[in-house]
Amino acid sequence: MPSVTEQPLERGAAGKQQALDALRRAILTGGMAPGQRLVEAELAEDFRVTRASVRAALLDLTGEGLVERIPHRGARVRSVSLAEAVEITECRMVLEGLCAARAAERATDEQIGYLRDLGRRLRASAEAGDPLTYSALNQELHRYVQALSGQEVATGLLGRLNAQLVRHQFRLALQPGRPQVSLDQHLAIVEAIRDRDPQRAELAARNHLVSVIDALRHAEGGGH
Amino acid sequence: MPSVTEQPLERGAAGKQQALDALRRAILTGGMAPGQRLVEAELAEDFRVTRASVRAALLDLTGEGLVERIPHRGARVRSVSLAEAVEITECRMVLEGLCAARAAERATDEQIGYLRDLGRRLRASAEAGDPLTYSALNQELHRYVQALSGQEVATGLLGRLNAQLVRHQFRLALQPGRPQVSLDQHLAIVEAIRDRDPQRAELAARNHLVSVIDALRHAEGGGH
DNA sequence: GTCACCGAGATTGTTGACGATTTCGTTGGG
DNA sequence: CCCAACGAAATCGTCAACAATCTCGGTGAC
Repeated sequence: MPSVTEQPLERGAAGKQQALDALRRAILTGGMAPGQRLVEAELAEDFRVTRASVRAALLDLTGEGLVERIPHRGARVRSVSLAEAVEITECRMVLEGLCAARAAERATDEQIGYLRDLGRRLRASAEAGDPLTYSALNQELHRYVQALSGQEVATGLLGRLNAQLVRHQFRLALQPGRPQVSLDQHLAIVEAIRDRDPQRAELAARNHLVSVIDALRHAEGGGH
Repeated sequence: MPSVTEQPLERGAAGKQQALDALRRAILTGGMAPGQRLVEAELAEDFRVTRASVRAALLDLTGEGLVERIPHRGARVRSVSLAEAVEITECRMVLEGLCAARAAERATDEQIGYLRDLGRRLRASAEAGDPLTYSALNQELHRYVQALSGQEVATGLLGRLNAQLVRHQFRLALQPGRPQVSLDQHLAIVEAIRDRDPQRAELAARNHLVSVIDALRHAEGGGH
């Protein structure tokens, strides 16, 4: 028997937004594994939206690089290989280097104050052995540096690139001892910006991401 | 009276592809000015395709950053401000730097041979005062370095970024004396890769793009 | 004279149905 | 027993009509 609490399907633009949010969240939080097929009709029923809404959402997500579509064969969650993750991180390396350098040139005293505060909290969470807080602060630091840089184009590119790395970054955050390794690198970025030294800031950011690439390779290339 | 040579409208997938190609070419070659409105019904009639095909093409081009769409108000050719053009070129600077460095590490002797040949032809066209050929070779050089780098992610990003700069690059190519200025910079990139010196290659690429940023600013910020 | 309001026309957005393509199990021949 | 050809089911892609929304000119009140 059909349930009496049938959700009426959300239609139109609202439906598309709902489908987009739900899908993006599902992919980013790992609720949908890479490679998983995304059948329009199924998703439409799950989310209580029309197939057109799902379709539009899939189109958008394809543009963001989260979903892969093959004509007449459907969409699937894009899976990024280790090699591609490395390439993406290499791009991040130079783009975040650019942002760090510009941030060092533009940051106000107040902004630097907040940055240093972030650094202190980062150290605290590392010493407390709290990888969850560390990971959150880590992300906030990266985003804050980007905001300070005023480089909207670079920030946009970095947002897209990072979204494609969720699965790999997840694995990385779990790696024991990782906070201890990256803490100094993060603090070096903060200090270089505090000293308003663009060159050193760029180098510090790049060094950090070189280390991330190393960790990526060891986490998946070597181990299991 | 209606013409007897009515084109039947191209339907289906072929129609979308046709609309996409026509639109992209029109935007990239300047046939459609930045800010120009793109009315779906009009384009559909012009290209002899269905409105759905045009619509799908506009969606794609929006993803590529060539077209700007406002809900219920239509699409227009995206116009990039000088400030944004500078930011884009700053991103190009670091990404092409990355590609140049990697190219220096990976290029085979044969590939370096072709690269040096490109350099020679570049010099010839500069000395001959042939800005059209120079511009074409210039683009080929940049693309070839990207190909040599093996960095597909960076190459993809650069493709998108470059597409958004067409209008500005067009103005730049017209600037008299520009080939003479950039020739040495291009040759420096070639030589660094020839010597398999990644650091110098990266620096040379970045120097070149710093000069492009300068030229951008002077061509549009100063002039008039 | 100016401003808020209204409505016709223009344009985009959505829909349900239909068409096209691929996939995969089945069947018949070798 | 294996393989190619076939066909049905699943799924995506497209269409033309319809609905929603915006723009812009005119109209009337103040």
